[in-house]
Amino acid sequence: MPPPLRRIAHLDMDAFFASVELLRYPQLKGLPVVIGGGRRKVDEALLTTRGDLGIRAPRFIPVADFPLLKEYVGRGVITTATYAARQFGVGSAMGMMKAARLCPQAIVLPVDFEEIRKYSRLFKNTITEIAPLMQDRGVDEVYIDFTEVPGGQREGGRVLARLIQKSILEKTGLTCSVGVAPNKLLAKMASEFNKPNGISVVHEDDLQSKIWPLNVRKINGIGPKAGEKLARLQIHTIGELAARDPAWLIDNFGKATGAWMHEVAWGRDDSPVATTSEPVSMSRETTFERDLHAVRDRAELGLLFTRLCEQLAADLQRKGYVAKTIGIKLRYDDFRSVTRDQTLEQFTADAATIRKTAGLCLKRVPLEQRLRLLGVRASTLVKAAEVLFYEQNKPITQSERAQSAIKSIANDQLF
DNA sequence: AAGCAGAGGTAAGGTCTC
DNA sequence: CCAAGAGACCTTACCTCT
Repeated sequence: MPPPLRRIAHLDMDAFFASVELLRYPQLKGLPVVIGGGRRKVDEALLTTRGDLGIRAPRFIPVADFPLLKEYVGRGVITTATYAARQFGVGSAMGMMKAARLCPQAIVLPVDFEEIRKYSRLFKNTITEIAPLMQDRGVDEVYIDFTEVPGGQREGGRVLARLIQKSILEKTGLTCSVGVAPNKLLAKMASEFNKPNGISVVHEDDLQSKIWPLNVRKINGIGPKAGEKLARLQIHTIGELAARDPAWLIDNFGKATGAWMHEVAWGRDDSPVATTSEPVSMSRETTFERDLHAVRDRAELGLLFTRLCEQLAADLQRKGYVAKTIGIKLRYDDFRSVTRDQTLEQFTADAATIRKTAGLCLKRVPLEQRLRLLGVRASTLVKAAEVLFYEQNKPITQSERAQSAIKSIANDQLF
């Protein structure tokens, strides 16, 4: 019997954040709704404005009331917008102020992370009961390995995709879109083909007809920058990318990226569906309500800085990790950003140690210009319980070997 | 003495994703 | 005049050691 064909699915929940809110507030169906950041402290004052809908939801303040508008939406951005809101040109990652101007009648709801996580767990559990090999890709997305699942090969995976869709709808009341293909790369593209509530099946042979006509930006990993550069080089479709000599791509985009671009343009991707993963870094960052100056707003900045470090320490401790490298990130009022890192002698999850190290990083950065964002990051993470094991088993670095040689020489002279 | 290659680490900046 | 937060990964530079 030949080995079964590799069948990988990508499943994407439809307008997840907005759909979860519509479960609670079905009377919002069809209305322009925007989910995203607002200033919590004024939420209460605005909650009654939608009494006509019988819900505790704020509404965009009339654009004319500029100060109130600014206080409420501040510097937040939109996470998700319903279809009705998108008609006004409002979309994900757009600043709230701009959205308010485009669609002042939109209803604003804050992201309810508790609720989002609850539905995220629910739909993922539903999937693993049917197909156990699943890879997380954020709150609303997963990859699923259909290859060895009973029925996973029928109609190229369509039958199993239908079963999963139906089960998720029954469990959560939410719809999703699924793409099934020979690998994750193509599955991800396929899941976009039939949104919302659709299924799309892609086979190896479909490369020319279904993939090559697409814009390179449809490739997961080619963002605005790479897309623009490719356009400058007269490459717009994936087919045009596939036609280029890999050596030429490497010359233009570097060894790793160039080779990768060639592979993905030919629909090749053998990365596995990874059911587990270890975090690489953890961070906390915040954009201030107004730009702050390191000297003039020193006290306020120091307080914020300390709080970020405390939150980061708490995150590490709660998740059971310790970090060896501490770093900061800051963004100036003109949106340029800089980072500084420092590696410690010992692993830590201690707020005071993080604060002190991050403070040293901050000293190495120009602070004449006003700041709009400050962040603290912990990397080189190890499970707290495995620090001893890590210390004993990590290969001795060359510099440490040299250090110990120096010490032994010193000892020789001493004794 | 000086120079080079290769490995591995650290740091800084940038891109991309949801 | 507007542009979040969190995390993964890549590139480049620079350093040390062999």
